[in-house]
Amino acid sequence: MDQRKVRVRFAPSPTGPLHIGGVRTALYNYLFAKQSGGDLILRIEDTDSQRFVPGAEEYIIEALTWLGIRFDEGVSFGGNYGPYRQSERKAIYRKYVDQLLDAGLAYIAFDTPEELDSKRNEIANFQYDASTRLQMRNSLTLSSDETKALIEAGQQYVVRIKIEPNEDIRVNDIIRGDVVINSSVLDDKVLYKSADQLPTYHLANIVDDHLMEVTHVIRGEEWLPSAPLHVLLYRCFGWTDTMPQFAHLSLLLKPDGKGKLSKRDGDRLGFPVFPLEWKDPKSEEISSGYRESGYLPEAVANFLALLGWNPGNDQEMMSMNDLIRLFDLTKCSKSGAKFDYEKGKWFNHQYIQQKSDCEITTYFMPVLGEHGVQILSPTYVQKVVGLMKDRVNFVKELWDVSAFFFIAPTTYDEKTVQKRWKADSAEQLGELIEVLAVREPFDSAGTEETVKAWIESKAYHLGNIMNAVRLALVGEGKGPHIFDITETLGKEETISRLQRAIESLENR
RNA sequence: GGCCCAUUCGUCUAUCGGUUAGGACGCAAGAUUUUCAUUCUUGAAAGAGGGGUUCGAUUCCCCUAUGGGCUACCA
Repeated sequence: MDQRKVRVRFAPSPTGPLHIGGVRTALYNYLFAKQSGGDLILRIEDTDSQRFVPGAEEYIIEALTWLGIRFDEGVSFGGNYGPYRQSERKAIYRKYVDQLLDAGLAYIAFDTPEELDSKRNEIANFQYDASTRLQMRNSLTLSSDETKALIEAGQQYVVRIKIEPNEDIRVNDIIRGDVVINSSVLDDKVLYKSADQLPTYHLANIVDDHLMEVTHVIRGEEWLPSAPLHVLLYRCFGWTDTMPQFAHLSLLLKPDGKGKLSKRDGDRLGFPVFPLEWKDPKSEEISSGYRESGYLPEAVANFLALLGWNPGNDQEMMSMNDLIRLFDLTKCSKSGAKFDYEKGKWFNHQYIQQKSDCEITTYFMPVLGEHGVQILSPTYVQKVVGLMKDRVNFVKELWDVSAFFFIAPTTYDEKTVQKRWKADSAEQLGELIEVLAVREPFDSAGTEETVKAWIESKAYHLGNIMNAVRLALVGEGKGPHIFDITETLGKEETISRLQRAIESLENR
């Protein structure tokens, strides 16, 4: 029926860093657009001049770019439907407000915020609607001359939509089906604000979606209650034929307790709720980001995509292309999803394993630098990465588990010493040094064969020797296969570590 | 308070009237191993409650409860 090219938009407000829930909304829009061969638009909804935060717009673009979400048009991407920043579309909105006013579908209201406040205090459940609008100061209760005079006198006013009561408004939602709300419970929402001479979200949204030929509105559930108002606005303008289809996404909830996921939860539970690190320009407060915490963008996208959607089978690991192919709005869950940070870590672990040692090495090099390790051959680091990456969830953790590859132990874990350093360990390791000294090449398998043959010939206890060697090489009772360590370390370093352990542990 | 949306293991979820209610994370146990991990195997773990409809309800309807959202000259 609708043969128009699919066009969707992500339309954040630049009021701070992009929340992870917003990231998911952007992702779903992207997946939907790409699978239909459509366009994704980035529109900045900065109609609230009070809440504007410098840097937020740049942050949003950088964050989504990091995640691999590509826009076809919009702020910083260009396009033929601009401008894409609502603050730059003032004149356009004014035109449409006047159209509504002329048609008698909206009216001018002079009530001050103070007057409205006192009205709300005075009457429980006060609502500016058909039942109350005739008691207020507006162009419906004032004569047209009075109205004109007030405007000319510079009196501030807002424009409100005039909602006819007692009509069931049907919103067809792709995820939820029909949602019906009676117009009597809707209030005469402000469409145009006097404070900053800008439209409110409701008006700007409808005008822009129409002008930008948006076909599907995919947004958070918090918009569902105002969706009927939006439907009404499409009617007022006579745009019902091209009204976009709606899809209201369930929200991301706190991992524990109640309510939607907030920045505080991240601080409290120790995980980021923002894609990128953010420094608040006013308070200078820093909020952690997924990128800085060591997440791979593919892992974040995969994890987020599955919070509230699934392909209908057991598949969990999906590349961006898989997601584009499989995504289905009708399969999005209707109920909110508690944010499961542990699962996010698991995804990151999976993606680290999936990446080549070479790629992980490039991520690990800077971490080594931070720990003062320099002048290392990437080949050596890559070898370590190959040995250790299956034990970590984050690239950063690679340092925790593999520091001994870069810094020889000078102290030895006391508990391990008690358990693993036997009376004859020094003597045996001394002999082992001689065995190793003549072993050539120093590869893992070959060295293992030699050492095991020696142990057997001497009838030594395998475990005792190996654990003592581990203690000498690592400094504690952990780590990968011993001979992978010796091969990586090389003969010289291996022998030197054995020697140092003998000296240090015998003279305690 | 009013309105709207939702409700399957602790968590994310599959199931489109008939299933031993499946998978994943996390958790527990076991196996492997010279250690710690990884890995593998196994296990515990769910239809909010009450009414209907039906030969039969997790699935459809209603009520209750609970959770979530909205209720600004914010988005």
